[in-house]
Amino acid sequence: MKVNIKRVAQEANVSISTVSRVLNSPELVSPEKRQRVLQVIQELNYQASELARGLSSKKTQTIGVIIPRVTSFFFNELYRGIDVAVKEFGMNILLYDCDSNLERTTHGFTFLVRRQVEGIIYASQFITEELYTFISRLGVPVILALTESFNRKLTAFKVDEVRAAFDAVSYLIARGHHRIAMISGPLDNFVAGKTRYEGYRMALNQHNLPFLDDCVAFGGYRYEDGHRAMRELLEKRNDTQFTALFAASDEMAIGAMRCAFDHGLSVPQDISIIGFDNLSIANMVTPKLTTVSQPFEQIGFEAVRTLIRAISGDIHESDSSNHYLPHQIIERESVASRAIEEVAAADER
Amino acid sequence: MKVNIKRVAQEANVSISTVSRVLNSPELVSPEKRQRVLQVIQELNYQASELARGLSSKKTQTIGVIIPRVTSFFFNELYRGIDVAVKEFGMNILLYDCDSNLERTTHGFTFLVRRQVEGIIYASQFITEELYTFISRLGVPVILALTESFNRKLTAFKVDEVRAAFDAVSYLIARGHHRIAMISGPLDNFVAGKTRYEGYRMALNQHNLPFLDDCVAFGGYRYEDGHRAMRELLEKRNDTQFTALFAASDEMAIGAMRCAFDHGLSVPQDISIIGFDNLSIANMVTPKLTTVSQPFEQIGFEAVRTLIRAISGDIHESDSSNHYLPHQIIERESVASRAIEEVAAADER
DNA sequence: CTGTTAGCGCTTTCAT
DNA sequence: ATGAAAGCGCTAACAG
Repeated sequence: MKVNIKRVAQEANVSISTVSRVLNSPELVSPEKRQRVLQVIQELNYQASELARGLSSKKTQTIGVIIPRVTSFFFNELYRGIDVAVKEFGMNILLYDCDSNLERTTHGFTFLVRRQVEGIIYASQFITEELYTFISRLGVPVILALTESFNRKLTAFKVDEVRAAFDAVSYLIARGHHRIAMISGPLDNFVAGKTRYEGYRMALNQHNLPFLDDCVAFGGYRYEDGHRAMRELLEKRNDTQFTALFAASDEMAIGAMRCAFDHGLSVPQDISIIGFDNLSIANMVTPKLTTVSQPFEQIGFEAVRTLIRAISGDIHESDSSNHYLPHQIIERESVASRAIEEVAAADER
Repeated sequence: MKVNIKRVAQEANVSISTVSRVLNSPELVSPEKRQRVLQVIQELNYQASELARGLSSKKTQTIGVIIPRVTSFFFNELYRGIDVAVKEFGMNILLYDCDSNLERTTHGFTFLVRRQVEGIIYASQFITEELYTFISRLGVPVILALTESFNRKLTAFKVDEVRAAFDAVSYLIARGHHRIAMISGPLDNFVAGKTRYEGYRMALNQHNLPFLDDCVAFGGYRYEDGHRAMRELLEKRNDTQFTALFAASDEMAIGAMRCAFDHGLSVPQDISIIGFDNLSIANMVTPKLTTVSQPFEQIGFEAVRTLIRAISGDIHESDSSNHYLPHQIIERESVASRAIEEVAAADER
């Protein structure tokens, strides 16, 4: 016979409310009965049904997390922060992998809502107007991590992408590089594509460096994309003469590094490379990749903290907006400074 | 007012059973009413509560997955296979990160059972007798992936670790390496530690090669462990004279590779290295890592398939055991063949 | 084809 | 401090 609350109550010779009480507010039960019930629970290996619990109490102690792909490297790092915060607040996680695809994204939201999550952390694609409308009707608070919404009405935690890219390129410029190529993400990606590209152009502009179409290639953030894009860039290098490269992701930076190697070029002696993300692999390649670090863990943590606050009801309107967390340039081995004479000589030509 | 099945029924002027029917077996409802109900559902943006559904029907269409750490690299690859299979069977996933820790592992099982998952895929630590007893009392089928149980009574999908390690080392031997070092996992790890170590010793034995204590170092599978272990190995290399290394994980192999580089040694010219796992990073480092591939995706897929079969009830006792999936050596750039003369000359000494 | 009704396993008043 | 009873939102006979 199945073991449910009723069964436990019978065996312990108490009412089911008493059993419920020892589970939820033991201090309301006499020590003696409490002991007895606990004993029976132990013996029967009773596991209260969270379904029934949630249905009855309207609380599930669970938050939903929507991510683009479990296989995206950054997810690992983000998850750590989410996990820490969730445990700290005694909540649980329901994860949904939306595969970076709109249909699965909306399905993800309903999947979670139907399971009565109390709030949702969304860490996938840019939120368009259409998706925003959809989310508004959900009835549960949603916090964005590593992404943002078209009108910025949804609270978001991320780095200032434009600024971070600007800083990365400026870093290269400060080290004497005046011809800088870029491997960008797709420009129709408003989170990490267009933004990082703009940061690149702004930095060039700021330092009165010319922008060359032939110095930019595009890719989908993966290793192979970086390798292919670099090949395109290298083909025109006789004209462009670039000495440094800014890649919109670590994976692409590493792919580009390999491509350079395949062409007999060495990094950073011949070409300096800076990446973006500071994934753990950035530290595993040789040369170790200099890159822009995103505080993934902190972003996950803050997002959860804010979500929990929103669930508790004390959400201030002023919170609704983008929160920028500090990025940082991690200096490793893939960028070299050019000697002053070298710079001068090259500029003279 | 909240929108539940009752509300939908009222607005559509039908009974709640009719609403329930259009959701679960629409063919039993007249087209006219069906339309009307669907319409209302749409307008009200009604989302059926999966909690109530599961509670009432005893079916949740959900399987639980317990993994050691989301941040473990292999999880990404395994998850892909699980995800594919789960979607194919119209199920859903509840993920639990047990952090490779016993307390959280048991908590994970109860967490999932309380949420009425219909079965569980377990992909974490070795199942001890104690844990086995615990699992047996759970009442839901459990399938193992990438791990196994002390008595092999639980159906498991994995590679034959001993054999795979044996093959890796034999591969090195066949390429003329007679002094082979190993960076092993902890020997009290019965899944990937002791097994791979044994495979190493068996291969040495088989080929009448001496086993040297100074040719083995240990680490916890991570990059840093590999780097440190390699340093230990290198310190004794004057005596041991090893020309090749077998690492029990790709991360450790890459760490070792870097360590060699730091000591002015080049791979594979001075030292050949073979890893284990074939993670995506193995293909991103230079030289690309030769390694033993585990069919993670296939393992995930098969595990789910078998689990679903077990849930449906058609489980054959004969299924309960270890299923070994084929491993494979992926030849890349980190292993060199030694010239015959070189081998002969060295052996003469 | 459709509606009525009795649960599913738990929480939560409301009495006592 | 404890129990009885009314739901929570849904499914699943059962009757018509």
